[in-house]
Amino acid sequence: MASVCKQSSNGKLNGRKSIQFKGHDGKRKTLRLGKVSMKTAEGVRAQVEHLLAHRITKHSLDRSTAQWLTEIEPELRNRLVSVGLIDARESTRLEDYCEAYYKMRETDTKPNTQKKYRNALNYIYEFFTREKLLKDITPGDCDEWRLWLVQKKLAENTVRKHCAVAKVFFNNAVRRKLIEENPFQDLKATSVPNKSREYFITAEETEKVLTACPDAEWRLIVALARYGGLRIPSEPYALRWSDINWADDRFYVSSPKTEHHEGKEGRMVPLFPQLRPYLEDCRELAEDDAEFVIVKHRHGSCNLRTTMQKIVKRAGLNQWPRLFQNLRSSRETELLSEGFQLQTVVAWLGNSAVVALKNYLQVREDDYKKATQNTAQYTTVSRGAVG
DNA sequence: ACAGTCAGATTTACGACAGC
DNA sequence: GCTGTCGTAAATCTGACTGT
Repeated sequence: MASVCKQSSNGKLNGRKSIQFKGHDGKRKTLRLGKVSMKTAEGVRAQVEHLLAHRITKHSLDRSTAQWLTEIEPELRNRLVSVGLIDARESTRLEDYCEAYYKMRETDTKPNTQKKYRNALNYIYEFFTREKLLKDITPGDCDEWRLWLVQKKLAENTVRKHCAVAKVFFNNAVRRKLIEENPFQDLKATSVPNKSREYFITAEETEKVLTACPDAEWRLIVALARYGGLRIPSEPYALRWSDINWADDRFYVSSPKTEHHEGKEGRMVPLFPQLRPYLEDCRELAEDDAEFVIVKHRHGSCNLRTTMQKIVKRAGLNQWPRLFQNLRSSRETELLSEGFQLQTVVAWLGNSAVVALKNYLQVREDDYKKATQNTAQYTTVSRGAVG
């Protein structure tokens, strides 16, 4: 049925082998193996015989052939698919599929996203094993996988993130018709807000922090976060001196986080009076031809955290939950309470009203005080109205 | 038209540790 | 003791879909 052929070029044997056989469509097929020993080629030939027999009898594949299929190189498996010996749907291994998809996405995703993919893949491989066949993963297995992540004490948002990645990978498998449905489909993937990590940094606290900063650049970083509402560190790092429009009292902030969305590459932010002096200080100190505003403290690994923690400590304050995000969210909350309109504030901060409400805008202790100080007025009016 | 969700992408934060 | 790095955890965004 199937036979090993020694290939030759220019009339000379070149060590390459192939296996020829008659496919179930009656046509003669060739499976090229490249340079392999006769013994290896014979081994493959035997498996090809089994596969041919399997195709005719429709009996389930014998154990050793099934095992062999999981062990061979993806490349050989692909060739078996293309000569019609096996069905891709029946034989794709989890790892082979995921790695192929990952490789494809390396062309259109940023490094941080690829890291995230890898992160989730590791959990997927660890739980399902790399050899698992794609078709054998059931929705029930996926539920178990999620539970397994929860038991690892991961935060709800992290578990959801891993589920989201799994869904992305398996959606493509569905589109490639390797599986009928996405077994991860029903797992929740939307992130949830975490109000317990909110914190409002008051004007007094901000002043203390600014005083505790080691140099002008650090004061600027803090001022950009607390008064400008910038994302730290990506946005200060992107800031160029050419972005500052001193005359019109505003500056352009490029935003790496949102730049892949049309029209969200950056925004104009006012040179708030609380912010301007710190920027001027740094301009004084900067080289005339300096391109970037932040120079001294821009490290590849962007580890501003360690120093910031020390600054906060030196300022005599307890560290708040989100070192930089809380500064930004305090500013957004404050600008609104100062009377600026929501659409204005979100345009300056570079987020949306929905996101601001979900993740940024806080209810402050001051709000309670303000509300109760006005009690007398309110009660008089409402009593009068209800009458 | 609109509110609620989901999907997909990306950034930020943290703990541990190595090297100076 | 300070800095930078690494692996991993967590948070944020935008845009599209969906049911009403």
